[in-house]
Parts: sequence; C-alpha cells; structure tokens
Amino acid sequence: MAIKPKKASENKEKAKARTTFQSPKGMRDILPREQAWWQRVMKTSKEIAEFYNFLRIETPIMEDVALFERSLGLDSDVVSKEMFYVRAGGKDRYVLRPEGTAPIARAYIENGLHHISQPVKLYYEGSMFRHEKPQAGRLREFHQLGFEIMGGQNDPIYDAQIILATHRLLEGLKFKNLQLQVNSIGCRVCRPHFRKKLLDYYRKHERALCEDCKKRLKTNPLRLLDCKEASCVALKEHAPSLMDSLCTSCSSHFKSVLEYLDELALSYTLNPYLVRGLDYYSKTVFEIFVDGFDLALAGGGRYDYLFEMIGGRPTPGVGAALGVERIIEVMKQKEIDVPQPKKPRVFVVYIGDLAKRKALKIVEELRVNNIAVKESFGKDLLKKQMQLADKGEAEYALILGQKEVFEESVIIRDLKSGNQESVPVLKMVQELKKRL
RNA sequence: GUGCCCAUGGUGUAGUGGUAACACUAGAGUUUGUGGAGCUCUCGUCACCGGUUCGAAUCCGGUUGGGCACCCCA
Repeated sequence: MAIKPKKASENKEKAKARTTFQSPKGMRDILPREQAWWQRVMKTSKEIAEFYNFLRIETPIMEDVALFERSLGLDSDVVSKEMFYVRAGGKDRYVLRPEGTAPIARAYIENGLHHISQPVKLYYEGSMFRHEKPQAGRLREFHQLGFEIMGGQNDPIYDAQIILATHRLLEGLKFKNLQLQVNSIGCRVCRPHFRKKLLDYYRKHERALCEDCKKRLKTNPLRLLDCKEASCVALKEHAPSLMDSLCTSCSSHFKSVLEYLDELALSYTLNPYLVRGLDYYSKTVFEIFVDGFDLALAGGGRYDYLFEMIGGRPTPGVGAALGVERIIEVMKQKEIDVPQPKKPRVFVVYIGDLAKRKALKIVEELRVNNIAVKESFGKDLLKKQMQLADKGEAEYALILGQKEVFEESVIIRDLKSGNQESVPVLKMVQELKKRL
C-alpha cells in the first residue's frame, strides 16, 4: 500500500517522458505510398494549365486578416469561424489562407500585373486552412489547385474558358461521368432585388420553415433554396427564381456563357439553387461533381467586385478551384490507375569490404551513364542483397566480389534465366546497354 | 460549433474482467560467392491520462485523434 502513491507519480513521469505526438486535427501526412497519386494530379494539372496558357503563381501561406474579411465577407462561415490566426509579435496579425483567390488578387494589385498583357491567366496549387470539424473529404489543411483569369474585358468567354480548363483537368485525370452545374447569382444591381423578392416570399411562409432556415432568413437568404428539409423543399417550388430576376446585363452574360459551353460540347445542368458562400462571387457560378461522390470536386465563378473590395481598381475576374484530396479520394475509389515509380532494372551486389568500396563507384558510373540502378549498402550479406534484387524486380544483378575487383571485371547475371557472364569493368556499361 | 459511432503491432483483424491471438508486411537468422520456397526468431507497455476492481484491451470519466449527419465547403 505504501508504494501506491510512489507508483502513480512514477507513471506520470514516465507518461510525460513517453508522450508521443499526433498530427494536428484534420491535418495529414502525405506518405511515400500516396505520392503516386499526388504526382499524377500535379503533373496533369501542370500540363493542362501550361497547355491552356496559364502562368504559375505562388503566394504566401499567410495573409493579412483583413484581406479575407473584406473579400469573403465578415458573415461568411469561413471568416466568422474557420480561420487559423497566426500569433506573432504578440498580435494576431495574420491568418493562414483559407482560399486562394483573394491572395492572388492581392498579388495582382500589389505587383501591378495589370501592366502586362490582359487578361492574366494564372494557376496555382497549395495548402489552404479552415478550422472545421474534419470528415472524409474535408480537412483543416487541404490542397487546392486553381485557375484564375484576371483583368481585361468582362467577357463571358473567360467564364467558359475557366470551366473548360477545369473540366479538361478532371478529364485528363481519367474521371468519367462528370456533372457540371452552373448558375448565375446576379450582380449588385439585380441580386438585391431578388433577395428582397425571396425574403418577401419566405417571410410569408416563415412558420413552415425548418429551424435552420429561419436562421438563414436572416443570415443568408440565398441558402434557403438549398435546404433539404421536406417542408422547405416544398416551399422552394413556388419561390421566386433567380434566373427570372437577373438584370439584362447578367442575363445576357449568362446566356453567352451557356452558348460557349454548348459550342464546346460541354454538357451542363442548370442548377438555380447553386449559390456560393463567399461574398466576392457575382454572375456565373459553377461546381463539378462526379457520380458516387457527394462533395464537389471543383467549384468557382466570377468575382467582378473582388478587386475593389480589397482596395484595387475595378477589375473583372473569374476562377475555379479543385480539391486535391477529394480528387485523390475519388481516384482511389474508382481505382483510377496511377503510374508507379519506375523500378531500376539493374541491382548492384557486392561481396566483402573491398568490393563494397568499389561498388559505390560502379553504381555511380552506371548512373552517370544514365542507367537506373539500385543497391543496398546496408546489407552486406550476399544472400540478402540477392533477395532484395529479386523483390525489387530487377532484371540484372551486377555482382562484384574480391575476385572481380582484382580482375577488374563484374558479373552480369540475368535474374530471370539465371545465366551469368563475367565482363571487364571497361565494357560493363556497353554490355548492359546492349541488354536493356 | 451541435449530435451520434469508433480507437488493439507498419496494415487488416480476434480477443467483452484474469498476465494480448492470427494473417500479411518489415527486420534478424537458417554457419559467411548467388535470389524467388521452407523453417526459427523479433517488432504492441491494447491512442493518452485518471477512476472502479484483488485483477482492466475489456467497465466508468476526461483528453487527443478518426468517422458519419447537420452547418458550411474544395
């Protein structure tokens, strides 16, 4: 009994000393075994982006808090409850970026990108951070790929071009059955009118709304149209339609976008209930889904007011972002093949210390001659090395023992047939090239 | 942020109060100049901390992490 308290304190100390760490909630390690997928996505996006003449841009991972407060809106979920504040110098001055468009608009203004040929077509890739409760397809640190077309004329052809590039990227990743949903959420002129009509309508029926929608009535009326509650869905039917409320400018812009999509033979569905949660969107909005996965793989839209919201001169812009983790999730789910890293076809095996010393040089000589080789300098046992050569699916083993060192030769062994022959080191590269 | 479910070696699972079992993977060895098989061994203080109990992977509480729904979003 007397030992019990002692034991408890000991345990505590032990626990302290042994405490291990976990990655922060909603943030994951991307391990070597997952790299094939990541590289596939990165490679394809780079190819598509460059082929469609988008220039790469990278911005810092942190930005001034106000950049997002002003562009996304103080009432947006992202700003009001999902940002990571970075404490530095005793002040919460910066936040980890929750999205990519506002920082790029900032960079455009700050670096005078309006002085180069317009519009500027940009693409980016990087981590975004949102303090949400994580679940599948939703992380606190996640990666987005995005396209932006900024500056120039407010031309619907750019909306179509953004949608096209996004669509092509997903196609390039071998996604089938993509569903493109488009909508227009109007502009400064027509959106308030619609909002008022919508509010008038729903206020009349407020009693029939679900609890959430009663709140939405105050915070985000456009979201009323998105509710899945049966009673709200029923009300939706007779609700005023956004499409009917668009002003002539927005309406013709949207029509043109659709015409371009038709021209490109990109099939789409009009989703009058599609709205986006960020303040800077206007006119065209869209999302892309793939069947069997409920979350949008990509989304975007036009943001003609963004630049003035953050202190620039009025500049048109349109963009899209794709969720990399979501894309990879679906690739795995649909068993979309990704190229595995190429396995070296030659494995260098050594026997003894002297040979080991020479082996390093031989391996390097092969690499200089652009022959991919593998070795295992950690295992001196010949048998072990042969096992590894076999497991690594090498086709040839290059065997170097004491005898070979003295003779300045190596044994080339064909691992499939088991045939082997001794060749002079001087002819080694030539002999291997002949066989490979 | 709210509600519900979950947590055992690298992976996938068994074990529901009595000193942690199996498969695969990985590592070591099977007597040191030749691989693919076989065999032997090793890898977990059962996420963490605390409580109940003679005794906890198992019951209870908290923490952390994971998942689902809502909210919202990529």
